Amino acid sequence: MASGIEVFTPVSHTLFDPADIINKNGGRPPLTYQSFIAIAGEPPAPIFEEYSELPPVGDTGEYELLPVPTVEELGYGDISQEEIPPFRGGETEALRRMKASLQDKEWVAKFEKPKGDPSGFLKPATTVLSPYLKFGCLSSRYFYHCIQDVYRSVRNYTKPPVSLSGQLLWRDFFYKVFFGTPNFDQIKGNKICKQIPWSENEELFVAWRDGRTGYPWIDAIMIQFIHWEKGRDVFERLLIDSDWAINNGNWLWLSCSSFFYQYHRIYSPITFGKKYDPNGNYIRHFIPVLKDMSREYIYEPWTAPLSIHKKAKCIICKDYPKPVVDHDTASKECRKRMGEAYASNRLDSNSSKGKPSNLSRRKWSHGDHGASNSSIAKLLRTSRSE
DNA sequence: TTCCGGTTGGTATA
DNA sequence: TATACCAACCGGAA
Repeated sequence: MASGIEVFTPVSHTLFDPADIINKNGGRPPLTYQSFIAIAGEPPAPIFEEYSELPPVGDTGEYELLPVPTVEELGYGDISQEEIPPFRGGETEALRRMKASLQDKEWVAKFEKPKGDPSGFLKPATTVLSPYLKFGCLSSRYFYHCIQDVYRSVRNYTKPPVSLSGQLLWRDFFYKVFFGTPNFDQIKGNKICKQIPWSENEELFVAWRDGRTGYPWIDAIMIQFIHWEKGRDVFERLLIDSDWAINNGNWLWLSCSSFFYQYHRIYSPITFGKKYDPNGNYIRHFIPVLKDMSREYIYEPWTAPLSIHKKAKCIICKDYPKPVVDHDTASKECRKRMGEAYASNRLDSNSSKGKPSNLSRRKWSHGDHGASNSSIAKLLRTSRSE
């Protein structure tokens, strides 16, 4: 590859062809990871082609080709003023990072997603290759098959969905569901999304968006129960690896609107982080005003006596906010409303099931087979801008 | 209609 | 570190 430009086939953005998977599933997207895996089988091998110059763009059908958008058009101002993230772009850098990640075969073989430490920021518990996948610098098929090479060279290795290859399959899963689901990024008109009357408190939303909730762990990572479409928009703007299908998929998941429904399992903004990072290093790093708070109170500084605040040079309400909501009250309220919404969704589902028409909530009517025009437009827009 | 299994909870207990 | 329990969800298979 020394002389030519190395180019992967465009379809390598995902492991499988979305339309193919949906056809094999009777025109509907698979709604569980397990059913997706059962239909999908083994991903095809990547295809390598060498070009001396960039190949022409193929037939885009009725969609017109647009020039690459400028930084300003993407909604960013003067980027010279912004901090440059530690990610160099491009395929060469992507391949270098991938090879570095896969070099530690034992780490690859033992990778098990939920067990990784989510508070690891100096030494992340993942490959951090997602920005390269998102921007099309790294072929998911090539990555997948390189992982398989590692598996073949070791005795034992973890399996999907928790393994490293399983992560690539999750990524594909969300692409397939999005491709076959009109209005995937909305509550309204989205057949797989629970209709839940989310709180639209603007003050709470802004406090969360700006990291001012008063819960140090939350403010350091920004997770909260709020109208998921708004949280999704914030992440779309802030995440360097923001991927349309995965961002929406994960917000649907964590808001118990789709894919995952055990809404009684509610994260604690205090204990969840403590489990991985009892000293609060993650908080101390990203919220410097709390860096000298004692270990005992770092996750709930508002409970500390004034003497502790003074000693840490961080007075609650003055230097750092007190919690915007009482977690116990807010989570109980959330759970209650979720329960009501679920009951109401069940009612709707049952009443339409009785009718002989094709209006049943979970049946895809004939016109919905495959992706809607707007879904395809979004796919094109996504892949073009990425 | 029933049953099973589900990447990522919290708490109490051994 | 591992397990039972909490209360009970859903999609999909049988």
